[in-house]
Amino acid sequence: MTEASRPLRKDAVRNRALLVQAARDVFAERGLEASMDDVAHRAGLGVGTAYRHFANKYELALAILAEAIERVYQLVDDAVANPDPWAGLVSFVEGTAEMQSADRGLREVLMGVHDAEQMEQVHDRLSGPLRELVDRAKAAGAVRADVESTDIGIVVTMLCTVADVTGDASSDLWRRYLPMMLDGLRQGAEPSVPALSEDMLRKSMSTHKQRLARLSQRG
Amino acid sequence: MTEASRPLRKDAVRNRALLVQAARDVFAERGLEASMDDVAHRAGLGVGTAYRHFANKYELALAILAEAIERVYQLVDDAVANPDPWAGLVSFVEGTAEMQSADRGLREVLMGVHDAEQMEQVHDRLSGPLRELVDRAKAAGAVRADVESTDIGIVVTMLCTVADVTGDASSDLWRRYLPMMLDGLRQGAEPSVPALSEDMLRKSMSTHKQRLARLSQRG
Amino acid sequence: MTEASRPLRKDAVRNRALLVQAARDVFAERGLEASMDDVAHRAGLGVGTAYRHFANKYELALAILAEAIERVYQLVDDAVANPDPWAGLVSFVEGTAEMQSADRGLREVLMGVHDAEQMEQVHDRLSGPLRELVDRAKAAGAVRADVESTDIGIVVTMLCTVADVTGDASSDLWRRYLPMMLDGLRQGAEPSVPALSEDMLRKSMSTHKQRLARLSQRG
Amino acid sequence: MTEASRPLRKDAVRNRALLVQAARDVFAERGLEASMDDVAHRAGLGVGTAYRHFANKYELALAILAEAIERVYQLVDDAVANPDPWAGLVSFVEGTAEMQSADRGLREVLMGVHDAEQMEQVHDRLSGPLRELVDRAKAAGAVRADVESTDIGIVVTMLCTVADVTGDASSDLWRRYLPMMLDGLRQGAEPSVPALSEDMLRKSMSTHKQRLARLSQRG
DNA sequence: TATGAATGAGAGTTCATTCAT
DNA sequence: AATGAATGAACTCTCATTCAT
Repeated sequence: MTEASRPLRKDAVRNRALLVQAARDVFAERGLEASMDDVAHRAGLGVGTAYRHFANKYELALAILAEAIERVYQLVDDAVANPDPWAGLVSFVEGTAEMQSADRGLREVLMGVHDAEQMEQVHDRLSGPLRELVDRAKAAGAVRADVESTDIGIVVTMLCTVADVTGDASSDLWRRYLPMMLDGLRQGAEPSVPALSEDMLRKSMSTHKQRLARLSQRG
Repeated sequence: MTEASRPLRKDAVRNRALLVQAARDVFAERGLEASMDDVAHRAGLGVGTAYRHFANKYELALAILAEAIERVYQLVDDAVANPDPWAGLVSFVEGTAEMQSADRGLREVLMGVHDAEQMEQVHDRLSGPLRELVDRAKAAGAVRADVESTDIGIVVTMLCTVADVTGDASSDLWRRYLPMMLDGLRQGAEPSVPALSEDMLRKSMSTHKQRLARLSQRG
Repeated sequence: MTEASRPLRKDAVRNRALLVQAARDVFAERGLEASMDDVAHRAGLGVGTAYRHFANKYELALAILAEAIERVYQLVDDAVANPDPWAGLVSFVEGTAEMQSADRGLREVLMGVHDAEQMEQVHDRLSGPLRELVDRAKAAGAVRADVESTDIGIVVTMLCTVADVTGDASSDLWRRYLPMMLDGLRQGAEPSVPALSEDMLRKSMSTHKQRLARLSQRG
Repeated sequence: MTEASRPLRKDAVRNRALLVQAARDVFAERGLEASMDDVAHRAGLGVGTAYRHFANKYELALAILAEAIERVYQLVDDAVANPDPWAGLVSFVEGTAEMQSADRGLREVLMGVHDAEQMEQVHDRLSGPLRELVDRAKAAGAVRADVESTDIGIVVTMLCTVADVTGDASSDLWRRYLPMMLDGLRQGAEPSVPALSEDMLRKSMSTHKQRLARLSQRG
């Protein structure tokens, strides 16, 4: 009560962590269609407890997302801090792809169901560093002139898809395509289609609002 | 009665086609979570009729898959028939990516839910032509020596993912990455990870059997 | 399909009636807090069937209300048709009180949970006849000059309350207070508080929109 | 420890009072469906504390009832003390109606959920004074000969119902009907139905035992 | 003793699938 | 054979009540 926003009791903290971990596991295995009951029981808790910590299933997904996002922020900051822009770019792509490749739930959260507001926050937080990174890489001649900062996220997504195809077998296969993608950014043939504008990226986010709404209502 | 396995009556054939078409439309719009009722009514029929033709929702999805597969077979045959192996390869990648980019339901069917048996059939049908195509392209110096036939399908999948990210906005964005991928196959830096072996591909299929079972029960 | 708005199948019609009857019984016994499951099973049907016929619990309540309203319309028309306005008024009050006294669910629907729109319809349909009835009764000297048409509904409600107090015992006790109320309209002491204006009545309806919304969402 | 049944510690007394007050407020606003959490937090306490003082939600409702009953006892005693029995009767009716009109929760407790035992106590406590009051009023010619003491409570209830109909709008409308009811007791047309016997009143109480049980379990 | 986290039964609602018409 | 009504399991979410801190 003295602390701002009430420091949860010790066991409550533990249970919240258990829930997030359980959600990560269950969602990773079966995707977001897994039920709250499943998540709660995997955590060894009752459903009610899950709902005490997260207003609904979507909020739980967001909590996972939030953790992932923190890691992504860290990666982009590290990348920008790298004096070699190309090395920075590579480390960002590789790092984020690595994160998602192992976690189907995270991929679903990141790709399918976006909290438009939070997504814009993420976008705003990432777009600056990414643009800087790409611009510096262009200036250094490490990246083609027509590459845009929005390409980076899409390249990562494409890499992560590989994990969806192969399931748990060959969970590292995406690395096979990493050099291919990086090379594409560096010196590949000129693309005939323009990159996704940031404006369009924003628009596409709102496309997902419907799915979001649906998820928030019912399963 | 005179016929061995009595061909479906004319209107039954028509209804089956109506259902598949409706399913394609509805699934393309809203994904596989659309209900059987919706599909049936889009076809102007009752649910019962849908179940007369397809044992369950999954079977209906497979029927769509079957049509798509037919088109893929056509594409691979055309590609093989092309005297220029590289041109053939390009046309195959482009053609299959085009097919899926516009159809969310098809992507979901292809990626998320595999009928292991049918999948193996498809694999067996495609692997020969694809291997021939890739080998000839290698021989012609159009493709790097370490490219495998299994890479082709994965490249297509990666391209299709772009459509998932952008939703309806920029439905053609995947084309931006087409040259990048093609270039990766042709001359990109050497990949440090070996391609997915056909054996592994087979194994990864069975990974999806669980999802399959779940879909067949509920949702 | 030829008929406008599809004539329900014979058994569907029967089940709908069973549901309405069951709802009337269950709501009469335990009020609107009874569950849909209870209603459905009382009707010998599954919950799903209840939801096929009524979008939600509130719609089911409205169906009961609709029947009751029809009877009320009949009563008011009969009352207006009576050449003796006082006799008409008495028959209306007595008739409507009789209807509700036996049915707790109906009382709850009528009093607690109003579909604002339908309620206004009812109001609009009743206010004319009631005003005419009251005016003619005043002209005939059968009713005090300060009685308003809105008083009638309230008098009925007050009578019905008696049933709430006594429960199933003495279900006719309300009749004891009927002459008292009628006499109050006819010659009682002058009231010091003005009647509810129709405007206010309308406003008070909207007060119930919240309860309505709540019922429609969750129990 | 020296005391026989150790009086509650001072803050325990204070908390109990806070809870009752909060319950009165919350129930008055939203009715008995308000949650224990809401009540506890309105009181600035945790739910657990609420359950330390009251075994369940119903007991809390009874505590409110108890307070109200105290006020009713006061009113009836004042009424009896009034040398003018009619004036006493009027003050009792008006006073009790006033109490309930403003408090939806109290109405619900009084009407919907009766603790049969406590109710009988109340009945036993009130019936004597009321009977005396009515008898003296009859003797003074202020009340019709066929009025019974049980009529008084019912008249009050009928008046309170008006508040249910109008919601927060016109919270004083019941006063419009007060003279009408009083006049009915004094000189209205002879009722054709006999009053509720005290015996029957007792019986009707038990009708509510079921509802009571339900509340004590859930909702 | 006070707190509020945990629990789990139960309510409303949906939808794949079955079956009577 | 076609229809759409019926079914019931599953899902999300709430809240009275219990219990560990």
